[in-house]
Amino acid sequence: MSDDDSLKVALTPSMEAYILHWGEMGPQWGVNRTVAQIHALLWIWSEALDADTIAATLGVARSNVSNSLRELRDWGLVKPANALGRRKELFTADKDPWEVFLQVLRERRKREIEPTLKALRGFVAMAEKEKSPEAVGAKKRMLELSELMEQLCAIHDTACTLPPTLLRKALKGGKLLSIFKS
Amino acid sequence: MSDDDSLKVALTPSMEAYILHWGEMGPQWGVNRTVAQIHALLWIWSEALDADTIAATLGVARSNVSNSLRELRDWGLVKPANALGRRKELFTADKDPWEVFLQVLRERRKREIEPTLKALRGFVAMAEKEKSPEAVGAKKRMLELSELMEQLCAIHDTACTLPPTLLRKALKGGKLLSIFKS
DNA sequence: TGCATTTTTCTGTCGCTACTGAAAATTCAG
DNA sequence: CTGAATTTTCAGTAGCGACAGAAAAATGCA
Repeated sequence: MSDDDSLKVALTPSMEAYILHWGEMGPQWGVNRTVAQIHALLWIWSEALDADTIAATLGVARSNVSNSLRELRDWGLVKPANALGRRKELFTADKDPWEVFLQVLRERRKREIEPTLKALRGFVAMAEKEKSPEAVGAKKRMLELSELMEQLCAIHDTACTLPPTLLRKALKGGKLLSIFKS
Repeated sequence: MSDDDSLKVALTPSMEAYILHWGEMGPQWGVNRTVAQIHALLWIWSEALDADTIAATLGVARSNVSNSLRELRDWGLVKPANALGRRKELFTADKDPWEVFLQVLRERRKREIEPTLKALRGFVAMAEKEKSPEAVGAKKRMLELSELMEQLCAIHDTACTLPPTLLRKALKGGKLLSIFKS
């Protein structure tokens, strides 16, 4: 708290509350508190910020910010904003909630769903040679699970390929919902 | 490994591989390794199992199983199977991948989305009184985010109310995908 | 090239959570 | 009601990940 206050950005109460809340949600979604807080800050703040400012504002170590920013870049959630004439590097986050959401989906798919699907297919192949009744049931279930995942991937593909505007309209208008009812 | 082997259930290699893999995925989805492994075991094994058997099979402490089973019941993923004449209590997991998937969605919505949405509305209300340009932009974004969450909830409502068979058919047939393209 | 500024990497510490084993509570047969 | 079987709670431990601070590397201006 006795960091260099001169660098701090002036958060309004609602911003601070938002950042704190997001920081607590982070761990439940597979990123740690600091990473989530930094993303929250960059998302809510209109202009790009440099690492020292982020560190001062959130009251965490500079090195922590450095590592967390790298992770956020790996997630594709934060990008460097080239600093015109400025020495320090600046960072921003995409402000569109839908883009953020889709980006998280994309990454989680790549990191978790795809590898699991691949592994699952391997397990099914292993199970081919197992002849006990238990093994047969297990194989069947694993196959069903991999089919579920494939279907989810197909939906995801469509959602991602589509122009964002179209997607948003489709969901907002409730068109999507009506398909189920027919 | 030198637990009471006599209680162990005979896992095939593919089952063991599946359980181990699931145990590693768990933490990324907000449950710990043991919880995930137990669910994997009960899901893949056709018959209901008692806590001691689970402990012996997975090689973890009995108390650990007890706590993990409670968590799984809280998630609605495991239910007690009344033991006819048996003294020990037995447990099973729903075998249908779609049901499991939807149940996880339901719980995560209840635990994370709903509270966040509520909080978000509070932050927007706070931001009403903040007049700086920064605050105005932030408020707008928080509002957009809450709208996104509301739309996701609406989709989820539809998917959950619907008869599971219908839902599965709709997704499998690719009907859902076509709506986007029009 | 040399120097100042900025970023990244590295090392050690702290705190938290998962987990174990033991003790307490509950359940149920006789 | 009594005691064995079973489950749950509790307290202590161990391991892991987040984080701070220092050291090293990289960047870019003179």
